[in-house]
Amino acid sequence: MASKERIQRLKDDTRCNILSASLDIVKEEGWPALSMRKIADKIEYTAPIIYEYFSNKEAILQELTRMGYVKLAKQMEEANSKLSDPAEQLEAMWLAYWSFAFENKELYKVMYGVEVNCCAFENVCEVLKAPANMLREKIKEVVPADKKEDKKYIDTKFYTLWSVVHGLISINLTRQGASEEMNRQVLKDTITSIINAIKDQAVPA
Amino acid sequence: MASKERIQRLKDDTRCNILSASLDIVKEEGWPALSMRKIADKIEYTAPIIYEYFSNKEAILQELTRMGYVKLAKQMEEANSKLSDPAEQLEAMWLAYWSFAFENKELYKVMYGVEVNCCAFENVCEVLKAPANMLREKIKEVVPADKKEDKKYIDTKFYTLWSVVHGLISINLTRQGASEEMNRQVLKDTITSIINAIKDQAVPA
DNA sequence: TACCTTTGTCTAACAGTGTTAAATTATTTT
DNA sequence: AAAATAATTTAACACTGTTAGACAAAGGTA
Repeated sequence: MASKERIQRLKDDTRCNILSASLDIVKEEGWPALSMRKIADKIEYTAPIIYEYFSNKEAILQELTRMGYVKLAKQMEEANSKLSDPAEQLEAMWLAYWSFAFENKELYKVMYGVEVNCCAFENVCEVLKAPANMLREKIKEVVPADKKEDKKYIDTKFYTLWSVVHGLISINLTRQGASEEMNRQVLKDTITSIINAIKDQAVPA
Repeated sequence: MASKERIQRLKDDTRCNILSASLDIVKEEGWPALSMRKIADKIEYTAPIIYEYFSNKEAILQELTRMGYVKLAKQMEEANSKLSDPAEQLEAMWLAYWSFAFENKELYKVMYGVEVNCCAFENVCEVLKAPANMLREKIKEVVPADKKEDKKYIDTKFYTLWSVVHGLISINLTRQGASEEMNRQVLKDTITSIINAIKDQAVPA
């Protein structure tokens, strides 16, 4: 009778092995390199065996995604529990989210649909930098006179604006996104307020 | 002699056809569905012909990416030219960036590495919503009393924070990203200032 | 122990992918 | 018309995810 449980444990083990083997491969070689046969190799089986545990490759990705969300929630919970002031807790939770992303790059990528399709050639081709440069130049115009040559300052402002816009866009492109109205509000409010903040920092004293 | 030019024109045509056929396929069926044979079908050739014009599939993606950046720059330039106040120009440029992303979804995806790996099941599985819900709940705690039940307001704040954090993360994961210092600054400054803005909106009068 | 059934595992195959070399066809040049 | 060049295709290779069928090992039953 106990043998059935032992066998079930072994089955659970292989299921778990498939997942961790997958994650290992992805960590070493990235998502595009993940193949059923490579997973099979790592767990010392042949490929069709995997289909006894997952109905297809997609299901493996889904399970890893699920595990990612569980892990993320746990770390955010932990960050929350270490403080008592709600505002501080909120900030700590976002920082936990941030840390999770960089400590689990591959997990984050599959969770939020971030992928490097090609383009490690950003630094080569000048056209690719044109939009960013235009924005940087314009920010320079808006910025108060004493900051116009502060490259770091301008870069920071650019990054802030880019992040919020790009973030909003990719959320909308990968998930169903928020309502058009909310998008418009978040977008305009944020951009406007950041731009105004940049402007109004002009010698107040 | 003119025949050589005619032939060159034809070659340019096919090159162009390859690119627009690719874009058509992607628009209709998404990036994963783009294959060399499918492109060949559309331009009424066989697959190896494509290699006379592009060294490999990657090169096609790169060229489409390049074209995307050119188009984006042009539209931002246009937005810029329609106004004269730098602050208004800056805002208009960001809005042009935003519009470009949604009018050219597939182009934007390949340009900035946004892809839906799986997970149209966000609405099904509860674990996937846990992190977002935790943050929403915490925002509710921070928000002034009179806004605690304003779901729309809280959602907006959540989206704003999520956008900037997620945007910063995906920029860092797909490109080499900014320096650690700048990341930290943008991240902390933005989060803190938004959170403070939420808090301080408490009945000032 | 001998048989049968069930379970686990693998081999072989299909249809698809990107890519290359060789063969074939069409075009131009002599 | 023959030879040389260019354009295009066919066939193949090594992969991919996935499935059906063969095979072997284990368990239960008589």
